[in-house]
This record gives sequence, C-alpha cells and structure tokens, in this order.
Amino acid sequence: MPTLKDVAKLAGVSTSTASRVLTGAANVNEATKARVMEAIEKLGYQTNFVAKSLRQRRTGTLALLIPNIRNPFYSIVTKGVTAVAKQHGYTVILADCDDDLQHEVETINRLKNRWVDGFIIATTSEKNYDHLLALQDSKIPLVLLVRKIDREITSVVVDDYRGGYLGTEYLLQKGHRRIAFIGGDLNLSFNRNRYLGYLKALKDWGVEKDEEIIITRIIGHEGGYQAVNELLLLEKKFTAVLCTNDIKALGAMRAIYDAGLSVPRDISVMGFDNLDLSALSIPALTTVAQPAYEMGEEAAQRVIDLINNIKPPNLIKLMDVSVVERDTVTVPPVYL
Amino acid sequence: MPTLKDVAKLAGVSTSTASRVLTGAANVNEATKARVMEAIEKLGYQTNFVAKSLRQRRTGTLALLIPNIRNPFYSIVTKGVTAVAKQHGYTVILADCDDDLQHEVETINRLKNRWVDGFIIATTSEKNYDHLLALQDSKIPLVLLVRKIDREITSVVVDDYRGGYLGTEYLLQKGHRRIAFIGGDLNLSFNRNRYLGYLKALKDWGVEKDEEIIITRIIGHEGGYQAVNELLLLEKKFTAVLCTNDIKALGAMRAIYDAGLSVPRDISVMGFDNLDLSALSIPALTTVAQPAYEMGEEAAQRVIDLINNIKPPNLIKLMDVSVVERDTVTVPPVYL
DNA sequence: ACAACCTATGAAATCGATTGCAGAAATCGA
DNA sequence: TCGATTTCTGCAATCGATTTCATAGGTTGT
Repeated sequence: MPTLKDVAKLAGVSTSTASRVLTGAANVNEATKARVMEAIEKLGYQTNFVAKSLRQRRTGTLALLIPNIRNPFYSIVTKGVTAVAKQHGYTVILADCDDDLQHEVETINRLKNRWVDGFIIATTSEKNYDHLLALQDSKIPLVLLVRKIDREITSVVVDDYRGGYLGTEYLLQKGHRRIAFIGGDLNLSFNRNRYLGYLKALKDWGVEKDEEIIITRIIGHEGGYQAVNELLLLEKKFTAVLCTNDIKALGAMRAIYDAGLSVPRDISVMGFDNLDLSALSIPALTTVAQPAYEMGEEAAQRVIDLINNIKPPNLIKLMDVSVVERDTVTVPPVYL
Repeated sequence: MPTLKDVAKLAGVSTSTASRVLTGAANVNEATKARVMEAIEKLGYQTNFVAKSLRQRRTGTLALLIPNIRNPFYSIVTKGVTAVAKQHGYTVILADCDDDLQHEVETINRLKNRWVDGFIIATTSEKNYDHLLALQDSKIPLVLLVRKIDREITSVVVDDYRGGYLGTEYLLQKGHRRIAFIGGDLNLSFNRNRYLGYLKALKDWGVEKDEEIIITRIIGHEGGYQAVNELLLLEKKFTAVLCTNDIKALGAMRAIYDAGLSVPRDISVMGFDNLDLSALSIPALTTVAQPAYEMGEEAAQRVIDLINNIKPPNLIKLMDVSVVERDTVTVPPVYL
C-alpha cells in the first residue's frame, strides 16, 4: 500500500504539501496541487485511517450498543443508524450485548480504548447505569436509544404512553370494554408507560380497570401463550387483548387458536412494535407501530451533532406512534 | 486519559520497560514489573488501540459484510460471528450492504483503509466478483459466507442440495407425490442447489417432475403469495409446496388461507431457513433448518485462523441441514 | 526603495504505542 | 580474578498521517 510519502516523492514535494492537498487546506499552488493529484491517481493512494485517527484524535466511528440483534426491532434501528452514519462518513461498530449488563460494561470500555467518536446505546438495564454516567463524564458524546435513564442524557425514545393509550383507545372505539393487558416488566420505563397509557384510556372512556385481566412480567412468545391460557381459565370474559409487543401477541394468538377460538371473531388481539413479521401472521396483526428506522436515524443525527458541538434543541426526543390496522381486531362478539 | 508515558514516569522506568510489562515480554525484573503494574492500577491506564494498531499494523477488528440485516437469518449469523470474535479478542465491524453491489464495493474499500484484519463477506451478487478477487489478491484474509463464487476462496456455505433433497424427501415420505416448488432466482447458487436437490429427490422416488408446478424467480412474502395463487388457478392438483425460504412459505400459507383452504389439511407447506418466526406462525412451519449461528461461528474461526496463518483443512465448509418437524406438513388428503 | 504583508513550501514535532539495538549490571565458568 | 554470558533497561526509530513554525520569494503600498 502506497503512503503519503510515496505520493510526495513522486510529485516532488514534501509530505506536508501532499497532506495539504488531501485535507483541502488553503495555500497550495494550483500547479503543485495538480501534480500531487496526479501522483495520488497514479499510485492509487488511499488515506490510512489508523494513522489519521492517531494524529487527529478521532476515528470516524460510532458505536451502537443494542441488547440483542435477534430482536428484529433492533435490526431496523441499526439500519437507520448506519444509513445516517454513512451519509456523514462515519463507520458504525455494532455491539450486541446479549441482554447482559456485564457484557455491555465491558464493551463500552473496549470501545473507549478504540477512540470511538460517539456512543449510541440501547441499554440492557435501566436500573444499573453507573457505567453510563461514567461514560457521560468522560465527555464522549452519548445518546441513549429506546431505553432511557433518569438523568440528563440526550435520548431518543418512543412515546410509549401515547402508544398504550392509542392502542387501547382503538379497541375501545371498536366497542371493546373488557380489554385484557399482557405486558412486560414494569420496571422498564417503556413497559410502564405503555401500561399507564392503557389505564388512562380506560379511565377516559369510563371503563373500570380489572386487575384480574392485567398480567405483567411476561416475556416472549411463550409468555404470551401462557398468559392467555391463564386468562381463559379465569372464566372472566374478555373480548380483546392488548399486548406490549408483537411477539407476545403472536403467542397470545396461538393460545387462542389452541383453545379452539378464533382471532378476531372471538377475541381481538393488538400488538405493539409493527415488526415485519406482524404483517406475515395469519390473520395479519393489528399493532401500534414504533418508528424504528427513524429512531435509528434520529439517534445517529444527534450523536453526530454532539460530536460537532451542536446542542440539540431538546434533551429527549419523543418519537410518535400510530395504530396500524390489519386483521386481528374487530367489533366484539354480541354475546357480551 | 493517561498514556504509557505517564505510567512509566510514575513507575520510574522508561516507556519501553512499561510496554514490555504490558505485552508480557520476557526479560522484565519482577520488582519493576510490580511497580509498573501498580502505576497502571493507580492511573487506571488502558492501552490505546489506535496507537497500538498503527505500530503493529493490525487493528484487532474483523469486517462482516451482509446483504441485509433485516433478514433475520443474517442477524443470527451475525451473533455467531461476534461471539467467536469476542472470544479471540476481536471487535466486529458490521456493514449492511442494502442488497446493493456498489455499496458492497465501497464498503470493502473503506474498511481496507481502516486496516481491518480480516473480512467475512456474504456477498450481494455471485456474478460480479471482481472486487472479491481484488481483495483476495491484496492478501487480507477473506472468508465467504452463505454465498460463494466459483473461485478458490475459503467459504462457509450450507449444503443446499441436501437441504432441497431432505425437504422433498420428507414430503414424499408423508405420501405426497404432487409437490409444487416455489423458489428464488436460480442464478444464485443456493437457490439453484435447493432446486437440484428437489429434482433429485423426485427422481429417486420415481416421481415425474412437472414444470407447471415449478415456479422460480420468486421474491419475498408477496412472491410466495402470488405464486400459490397462480398454482391454484392452474386447476392442476398439488398437495404440498416446497418453498426455498420461510418468508415465501408464510406468503404461500396466506394465499392458501385466503383461498379458503387449510394448511396442512388441504395443502402441506414446507419452508427453508428455520427463522425464529417459523415457530411463531399458526400453524407452526415445518422447515429445513440451516445452522445460521454455527455458520457465523465457523466463518469467524476460519478468518481468525487465516489471520494466524493456519490453513483450513478444506477450502469450502459445507454445513449440514435438517428437517424441523412442526405443524404444516401432514399426509395428503385422500381425494388425490 | 523599503517596510509590511502574502503565498507557497519544507523541516520537524506530534499522536501513543512497540521494538531493534546497545550497553550496564549481574551472574557464571574456569 | 577475568572474560564470557545472561538479564535487564533505556535510547531512539518506527508506524503514516497532520500541523505548527519558519522561511524564501513575491507583491503591495507609500
């Protein structure tokens, strides 16, 4: 691989001048510039980014930490991040933390030593965030994504409260009054907010909440399946289920199907996320859509702004949600 | 951030000695070593990888290029790669090429300048591979993944021929004789091999192939949907469909469902991939499983071996496949 | 014509580590 | 005891770019 020295020699100038041509610095004679360009062309020279990084103390890389890339939501987020990063000439280092806090802490450390210019982090745990505060203190630009903590850190999150509200409201508008809730760990802010949105919608429509058809701490597909089975055992009638993600909703649908009931004729199901697979299920899942791609874009834009010392107008960007109507919600059966 | 110089000063030694302690070089006095370690501890020193990379001419990073991270198959592959990379102290740069050859070429160039130690590439196009040959020539370790080209390059691919054969055989064993085929572009080796496996199984069982129920060049969910609709119009009876991926299979299932028929009672459906979502569909999809995670692991191991000048025993690693029995395949309806 | 000021360029320092070479100190052998 | 060998350490070069500083030569203004 040719170096700048080779280019300079061929062009008959010093490396300083050759470098000036590359960086587009002002004072370079047109003729010399042309000679240098020619040499660059002839040798097929390309800047060595490692050397450049060392000298400039910046590497042109962004780190993106996510809990688990197998969750399709995060692969869409990732695409949004990389698209914007590429536009601005940044390379993205993707780190999958395997839903493990320890892993996350180690990764941050490792990448710090590699002089990553900025971090975008969808943290595994919202409770233990000492490492995030430490990172913030070390002055490396940091943007939190999806998950946020209770401190002054630039964040991009979805309006989960509104999402919970809209999803519930949609069911209420269809005529449902007995709406079961299948959610995740309420210690995570997004789960909690979706739940609060659900409660608020019920309240606004004058529907009494019923603790018995509210199930939380549910994880994954199997969790959704089990939750519905429990609900069906209760013999308490419910005509719709609001799930806090699409995966749980698919598990719920299977339980309903296995019980010999039909979606949406007997029970309507509502998801949350709008993953690709929600359009593929049979019947196709009605769900609250999160703008995953846009969130990735926004986070990347923000971290790049921080790198360039541009302060964002607001610390926390709340992304909007919307209901995507498909085939798992209909009016409730008359026998209620 | 403290540098090695700071450490050396605090320990009262030269940077050379401090460096020797870090790199674990032989001749360092135990007492000095201890003093240096103490200084490292006290300052919280951590090696600067940019400087280290420049001097050692290696960066400790691997590049993983994939066509599209939204394809869940590749997110599993990615996890396999990163797991092994981490074990060996490598950081992975993931590049999503958006199914675009030009994008792939540019990315390779960009990463070359960053002195990536090795490349793992699931190339977008198997036809245009000049850039891959050039990369091979530049002596940077390279492993091809999933997609392969017709040259002497270390590759990790799945035994697609056997996959096509096994899937078909499974249907034949269940009693099916009229098996439709819904496949992708036969110019891609994996599609072609799956198709050839299908033909061979038919032949081995003495079943005549029928071009009319063989549809190729199908893309995605919608493609699978359309393909089945065309097949149903033919009024040629078929009792099973072999799809060359799970997404197409889900599209096929929806078409069958929309036609008022039932899977598997009227028509059996077989997929290929064994994505997470194939377990979530209703009924759950019977499919030919590819060991995506293991392929990622294998590719990472191979590229690391190449970096360390360990030659692999065979140039092309053929990963095994297996049929995962779920609920979309049963014996054909009697009326045939 | 002379001071003041540009313009264009090169020499050398710098980023932060690793490593070849040389030499001091310690150990060994006879 | 003296030379030979081994052990340990430091100096300085190196990786490949960027950037500060100095300066030669040219231009401008008065």
